[in-house]
Amino acid sequence: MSLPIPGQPVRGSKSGQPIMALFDLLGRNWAMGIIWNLSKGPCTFRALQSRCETVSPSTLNKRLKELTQAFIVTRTLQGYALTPPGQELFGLMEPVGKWAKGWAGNFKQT
Amino acid sequence: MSLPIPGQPVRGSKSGQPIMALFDLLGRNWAMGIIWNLSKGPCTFRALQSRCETVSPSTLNKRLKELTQAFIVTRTLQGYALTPPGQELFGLMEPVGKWAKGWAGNFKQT
DNA sequence: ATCGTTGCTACATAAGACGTAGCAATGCTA
DNA sequence: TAGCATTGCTACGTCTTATGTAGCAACGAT
Repeated sequence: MSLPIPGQPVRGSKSGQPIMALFDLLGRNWAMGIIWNLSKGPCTFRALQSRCETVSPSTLNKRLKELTQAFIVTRTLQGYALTPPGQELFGLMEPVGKWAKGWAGNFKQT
Repeated sequence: MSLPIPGQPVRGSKSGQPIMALFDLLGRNWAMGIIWNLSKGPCTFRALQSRCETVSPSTLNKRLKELTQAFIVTRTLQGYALTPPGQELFGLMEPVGKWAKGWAGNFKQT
């Protein structure tokens, strides 16, 4: 599937509600992990690949192209980086990271 | 792939950092859309299916089982519903919905 | 000129999602 | 109590997507 565009049919919404288009985009394998890792600072393709531990270059490349087209990632002299809106989005995801730590407690075994 | 458990290796983190386990879970097809739609109120399987427009029953069932095991969704007399932590998580996703509306502006043509 | 690094692409295999069909269980309704 | 509708799935074939490994062209430093 190609880039989900708000206002056009996407997975989850025939009318392309923005939130659904975003979920389509961010719901793809590795999309959120890439944003999370890029928030640590701009870096090269290979460096990003190793930050993401297990991502394959083909998937990484695909996601980077999508996120770039979606104005969330850009390329700078330092390599790939979040755009200002991308950083804003990351800011919204940070509280989710905190929530996740509490959530993890549910899985603790005895 | 099975349920991602924080503290165990998941897609994106060999050490199973909570945020990565969560991204693994929420990054699966329809996971976030299901949470979003359930936040409108508890509902039956079929009703949820039609709220989600295009989801197939097999995928829906799979995601519901995962989200249930992850303490995010539960079954009540009214049907499937968010657990309290699930509602909390949705609360964190709401601002993302607002951001998405602004983000959608980037795609407007002419 | 060779060596290492970077940013990919190619390709085969494996995993996952989709769509349609349909079935067992439950609850009406007549 | 026989029919009918609704609900919550499961099965299955097909198609799409991700993974993993290999490797190549471009560039810079030695």
